[in-house]
Amino acid sequence: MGRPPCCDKLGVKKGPWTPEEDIILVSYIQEHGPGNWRSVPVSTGLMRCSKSCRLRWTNYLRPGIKRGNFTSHEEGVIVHLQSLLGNRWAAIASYLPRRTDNDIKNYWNTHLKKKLRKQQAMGAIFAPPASSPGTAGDNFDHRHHHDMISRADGHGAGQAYINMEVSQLIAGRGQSPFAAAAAEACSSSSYASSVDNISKLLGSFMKSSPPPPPHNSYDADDVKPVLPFDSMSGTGSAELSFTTSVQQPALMEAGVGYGYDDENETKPQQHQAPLSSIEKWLFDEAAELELSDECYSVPMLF
DNA sequence: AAGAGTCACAACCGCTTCCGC
DNA sequence: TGCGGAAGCGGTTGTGACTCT
Repeated sequence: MGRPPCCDKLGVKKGPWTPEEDIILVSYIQEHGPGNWRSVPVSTGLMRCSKSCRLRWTNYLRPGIKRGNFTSHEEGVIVHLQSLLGNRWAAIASYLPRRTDNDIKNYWNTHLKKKLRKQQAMGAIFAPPASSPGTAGDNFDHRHHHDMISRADGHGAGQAYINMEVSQLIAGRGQSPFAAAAAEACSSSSYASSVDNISKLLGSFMKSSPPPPPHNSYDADDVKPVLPFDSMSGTGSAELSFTTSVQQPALMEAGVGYGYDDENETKPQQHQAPLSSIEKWLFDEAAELELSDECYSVPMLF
């Protein structure tokens, strides 16, 4: 289709955001919600393009973002999902609700790629299961692979393949990536980092705002609460977590039962399959984390 | 102490997808 | 059904911080 870039107008500011700009953006979003990005620069007077505003919000200012210090379990989830889904960072981020796709992408490019190469050279500790085609590297056309799976009907070979992969991923001890992410979400210190970002900016303004109802968390249209994780495992720990509407579990789009479905949220689907060594390792890690982390309700800023 | 090299991550660019008309 | 605008997404770049020599 092709269209001119939205940011090539004169007078559109680029580069790092200033605290003042952040305050303006956060204030606007608190009042109007994060939809309709095009109106943001117009309404706020920010000399930024709508896209830049959206990115700043989703990658940095949005509440609930966990920054830095990826745990070994998060690494494991990323590695595994990358081997399944390829570089579909938004999809991968849907399994780590507190991480942004940009963050995961950066972490992959700067840390995990190297780490994997090293590990593979040392004896393939991180090597994907035998059933997983390709490696976690860049040589395999993961998107094509995933698309093929997505388009397969519910009884096709692709479906069978990905069911197996995902069931392996979620099967161990009733754990799931969501549960693991929830355990991560229970770390109050990790949450504080992004709360700090905003609360620093808004100071007493934020403190004076009463907490809104859950569905209004930070985007009434764009956000829905993630189910309590016990809907899948019966052992949920997080009271509430949030993800954007685009952050549907990626494998569900492939027709994969991820323990529940949208229409009938509380129907657990059991996909039991033997764990490969890597999954076992992943969930051993997760279990330790979940048991040790203290859970809390996600503070709601908006 | 200073310059070069490397790393980490925020932000940008441009293509794709979605959706309303 | 096709078009065009808006949002989403992934790849890439820019730059400040850090480390090494």
